Amino acid sequence: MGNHWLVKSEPGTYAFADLQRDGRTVWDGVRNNAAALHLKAMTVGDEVLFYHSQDGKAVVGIAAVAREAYPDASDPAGRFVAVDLTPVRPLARPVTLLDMKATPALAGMEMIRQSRLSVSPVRPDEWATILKMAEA
DNA sequence: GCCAACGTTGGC
DNA sequence: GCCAACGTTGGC
Repeated sequence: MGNHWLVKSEPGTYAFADLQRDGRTVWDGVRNNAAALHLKAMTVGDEVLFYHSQDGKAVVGIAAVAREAYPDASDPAGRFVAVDLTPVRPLARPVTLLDMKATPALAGMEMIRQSRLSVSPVRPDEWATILKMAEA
């Protein structure tokens, strides 16, 4: 059983529907060291909550890691890494940031504690809580 | 549109 | 090596 993560994307830039359409995508462009460390800790098969930031502010789907960290071709300095993601399934019901903040079990979530972090770990209990909230 | 949080840069 | 200034992200 792998670890769980959460990645953020502005839906206007790359939405979960885009990932579904593409079937697979390169998750590059991360330029934050803490986020990069999380990318490096991902293993193939790890499941990832796909969160829409700004316009949406909700977890909308689940993705999976298809390729572990490798040098990010979009980083000229060669310091950062990318992973590949594939879509797993959309959530039956999006879980909004508002809902997450109102849920005591999620108060310790990394993405809530540090709202600007674009890649963050999700603990097993947090994962289970969010999936339950996503049931229709 | 504003602002808080945080990372990065550059002067000293 | 410190810290002020600045830029970016993302919630509100």
